[in-house]
Amino acid sequence: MSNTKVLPLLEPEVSETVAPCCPPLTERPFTAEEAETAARMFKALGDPVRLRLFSAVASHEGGEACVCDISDVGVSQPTVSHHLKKLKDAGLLTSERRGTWVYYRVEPSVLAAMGKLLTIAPAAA
Amino acid sequence: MSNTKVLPLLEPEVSETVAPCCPPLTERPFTAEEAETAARMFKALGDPVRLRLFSAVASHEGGEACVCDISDVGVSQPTVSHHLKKLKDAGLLTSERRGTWVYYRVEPSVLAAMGKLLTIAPAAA
DNA sequence: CATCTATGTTGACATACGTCGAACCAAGTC
DNA sequence: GACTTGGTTCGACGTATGTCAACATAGATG
Repeated sequence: MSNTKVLPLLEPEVSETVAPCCPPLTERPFTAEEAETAARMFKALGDPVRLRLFSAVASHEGGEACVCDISDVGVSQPTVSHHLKKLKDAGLLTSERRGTWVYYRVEPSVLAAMGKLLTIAPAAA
Repeated sequence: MSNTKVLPLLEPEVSETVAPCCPPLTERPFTAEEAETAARMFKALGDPVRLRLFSAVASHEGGEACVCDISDVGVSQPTVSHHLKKLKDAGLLTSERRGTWVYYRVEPSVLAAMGKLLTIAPAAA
């Protein structure tokens, strides 16, 4: 623990947690398992503060943002940290410490997956 | 309160509650107000049971389903009714009684609105 | 090493939420 | 009218959630 850098973490552990989820909501009734998976993602975005944090990160230049850049959402700093952790646990964000600051970035595959869920009619029957 | 019928309620109060919401999450940081609105919808889908019910209705023939057709999700009937009410309050479903049965149908504009929220890059800058 | 700044973690608290059984309402049937 | 079936509402219960203040940790800096 002297010179080991914390950097990359290139393992795709996060992406495989969330990317392959479920068919569009309109295609067929969700199974219990699919519903559990998908609900976890929706739930993570089901809080105004988390939604603002997520949007702040997602819209930030380079697709990533330092906590210090986005923590102005009207709640205390511990609360911000708490919500960022939840978003991370849900697989929506990843974090990385670079020097003094911690940067969060969105997991793009998740947005795509959730977007597909809400597709009206993906394949004309 | 003697002969006033409860029937139609044709006012488009529901649709205007949810349809025009917010820009894509990736476009700019959400305001507090936008976050409130959008979070309400995500929250409604943030429960496995509700997600199954919603999916069941959305995927049902004709875009609508009787409660009796979709209430097999592992919880009691009052709980099903409770969740359907929540989905309705969130503007995701509408209900209508036809004779003995009550039919729920999805509000299509909502799916579209939420789908847009999750768009990665709607307009190439 | 002392110390300062930036984040995360813990513990406590009030509130919201999901769930059920019981009671209730609405239509249809006898 | 009484009984049956479908659905909602009510009241209660346990658990999860959002929030904060206080404390802990990680780097940077002198």
